[in-house]
Amino acid sequence: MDPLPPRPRRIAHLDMDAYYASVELLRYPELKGRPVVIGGRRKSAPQEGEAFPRLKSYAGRGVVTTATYEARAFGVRSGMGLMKAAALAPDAILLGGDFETYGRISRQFKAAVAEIVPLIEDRGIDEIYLDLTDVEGETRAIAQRLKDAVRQATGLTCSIGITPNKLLSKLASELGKPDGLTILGLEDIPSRIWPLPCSALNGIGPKATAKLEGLGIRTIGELAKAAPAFLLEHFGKSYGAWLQEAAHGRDDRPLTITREPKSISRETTFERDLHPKSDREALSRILLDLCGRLAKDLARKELLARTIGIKLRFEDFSTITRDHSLEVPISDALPIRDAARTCLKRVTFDRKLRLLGIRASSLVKACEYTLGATEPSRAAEPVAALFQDLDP
DNA sequence: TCTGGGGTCCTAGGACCC
DNA sequence: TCTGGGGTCCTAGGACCC
Repeated sequence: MDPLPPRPRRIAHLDMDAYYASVELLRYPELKGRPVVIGGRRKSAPQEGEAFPRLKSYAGRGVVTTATYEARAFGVRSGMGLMKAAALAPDAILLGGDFETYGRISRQFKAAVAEIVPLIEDRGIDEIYLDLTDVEGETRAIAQRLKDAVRQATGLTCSIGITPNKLLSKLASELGKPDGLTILGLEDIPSRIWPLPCSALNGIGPKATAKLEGLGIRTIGELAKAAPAFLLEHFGKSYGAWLQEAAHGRDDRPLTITREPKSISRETTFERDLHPKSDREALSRILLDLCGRLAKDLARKELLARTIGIKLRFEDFSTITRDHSLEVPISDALPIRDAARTCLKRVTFDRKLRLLGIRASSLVKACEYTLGATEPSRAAEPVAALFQDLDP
């Protein structure tokens, strides 16, 4: 007897609404209805009775992480420089991010969802994919239960899109924001998806958008009508074929339920650009600190790294990386620092720096690597040593 | 008014090995 | 004296996402 044909997939994308900003409104309900921007680092939480800082009083580097819908009405967007945002909405409230709290509430909403749907793909702090295919019940009713559970657990609203695949669900969740619920079938693609700009597709970023526009393609519908050979010619075999599939709403990627980390990194942008020579002590101290934090991250996750890399961003925003792979995987700050120094020697320092970063990759589980002897511990070296004796 | 920090995946060339 | 083909690892950069 033939097996039953597989049920059509029912995939949900659940996205918290203006997540960081909404968490702050839970904490400061008096800010509800006002333009609020989250950005920069939290120095200290505003105390009772104290006035909230305004965007216009901000000076320095940093970008908008999230903005309330009231702030978005002024044109403020995620990723925008804070100085630019201040020009658009000078009287908006500016709060630094409190990522510990955002992480805690994130775990709460995911736990509440997991009570209803076991198959979850984690897509970061404020969004998840869910497989509803084998969940009993009508689609809209399940979605409403999910929204109720999230609100019950956190006091926050979310938007849900439900379609036959991840690509369309991601798009659909965006259509009803905030507090939305959008259910689409393949038959809705021409009317609901094709009028949207290509950049609405997850995987088409600024570069591809500009290139498509240069070719006269602005909407997903126009992309769907483009000749396959034309897309292959301009975007290559792999991406060209994907563009074609995506425009027709075709996507058979499964959910990724568990994931092993591929890399761990730490980086920091300085308050002002630093000179590789005259500021070398500061640079050494910063890189040392990053090595220490990376070592702690590796230890906490019980991982070892076979490759250590550095990242440098210069004053003109050009960015370079240098990698160094080791015979024996490491996790301690000292060998990480040695590897970083090896990388630094391959860099020409002819401009000021605005960012330093350190990265661990080719990760192995500490428990699975017990063979080789670990490196004997050594005494720490002077702090300034890292950026010593390098090119000007 | 210049553009955070943490990630993933892809491409491409060269080394090296069989 | 013109030269294979495949596989894997390493490095560097870039696009994209949250």
